[in-house]
Amino acid sequence: MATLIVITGATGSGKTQLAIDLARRLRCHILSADSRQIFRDIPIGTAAPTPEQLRQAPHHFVGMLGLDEYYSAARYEADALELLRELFATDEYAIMCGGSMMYIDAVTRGIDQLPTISPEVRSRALAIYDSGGIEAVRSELQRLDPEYYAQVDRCNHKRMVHAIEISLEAGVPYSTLRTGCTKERPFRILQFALQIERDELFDRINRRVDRMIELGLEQEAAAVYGLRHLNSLNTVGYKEMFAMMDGLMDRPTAIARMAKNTRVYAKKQLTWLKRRPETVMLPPDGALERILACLGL
RNA sequence: GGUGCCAUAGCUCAGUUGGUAGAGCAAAGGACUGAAAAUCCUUGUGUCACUGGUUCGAUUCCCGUUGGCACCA
Repeated sequence: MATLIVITGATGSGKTQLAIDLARRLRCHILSADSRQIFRDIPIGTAAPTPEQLRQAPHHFVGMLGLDEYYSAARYEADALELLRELFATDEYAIMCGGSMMYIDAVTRGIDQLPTISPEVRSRALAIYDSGGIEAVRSELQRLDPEYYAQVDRCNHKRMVHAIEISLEAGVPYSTLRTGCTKERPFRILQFALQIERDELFDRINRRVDRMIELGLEQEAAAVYGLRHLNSLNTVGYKEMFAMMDGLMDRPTAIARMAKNTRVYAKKQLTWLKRRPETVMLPPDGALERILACLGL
């Protein structure tokens, strides 16, 4: 039976190598589920698989987009499903590996069908926030979709602006398009997460930040400095490097801030995983064997 | 050895004219359905070094002890 094996976990937990080891064992492909590694030109700061690692197993969704290209969890859902359909024509297994929990959810659970936002609507919605602030966003959302307004986090302008965009684009309230339904997939899904003790994880993250600097993160960031306004670069590591280049903080501060923000990111991933009881938690040692055992191999 | 200063949160420190304490950093918890490494919400975690004294009451004042720092020998 076609099986999608999901390997996730906090950033820095060792997912990448585990996925490669498993892919070699199963002779299958790896689908990266990482909203930042999917972009080209930022491999150091996103800890993307190295050329050497990429050679060890066929990878997808790594370094395939320009930094200025739009992408989303919904596109990932469509692209990944399309690819999986092709792969499962011949392969029994495929591995999805990454830390972008929403991308993983998009494939394992599916997300609702929503209209694509036109540039006009997007700028219209953003203008509400830019000119009237969060209060203007609140009243506009209350007018367009009182039901969603009642449940949304009204301090989160991004969520509300998004709901406004969709309501405007669709012509119906966003809440009427939200189903909350889990989609059925034509393949089995097994989900695993690497679980490392918090102290050890934070140590690894701190060390990895230092290694990124050694590998030339500053030069990598400098090379894309001109594109820093893009969402793809609204990313831990680059944000701090840009702030340093702008003279807003010194180098030691930027590096410390980067490590801190990476730790915060890892913690958010762990929080997300707590709500996913279907995910099997793996101890760092023997993770590969545990997965194989679950597969009956 | 002598004198002085210091000892309060994980760290750096503030403070309490005596009524068991608060900032920054670090940290913890949470939300999440088309930008998600995004965006947003909540939280001060403490034998106030230790012993004894004065006091209704001591983290605060006093004696001593221990540890640290500085200066003098």
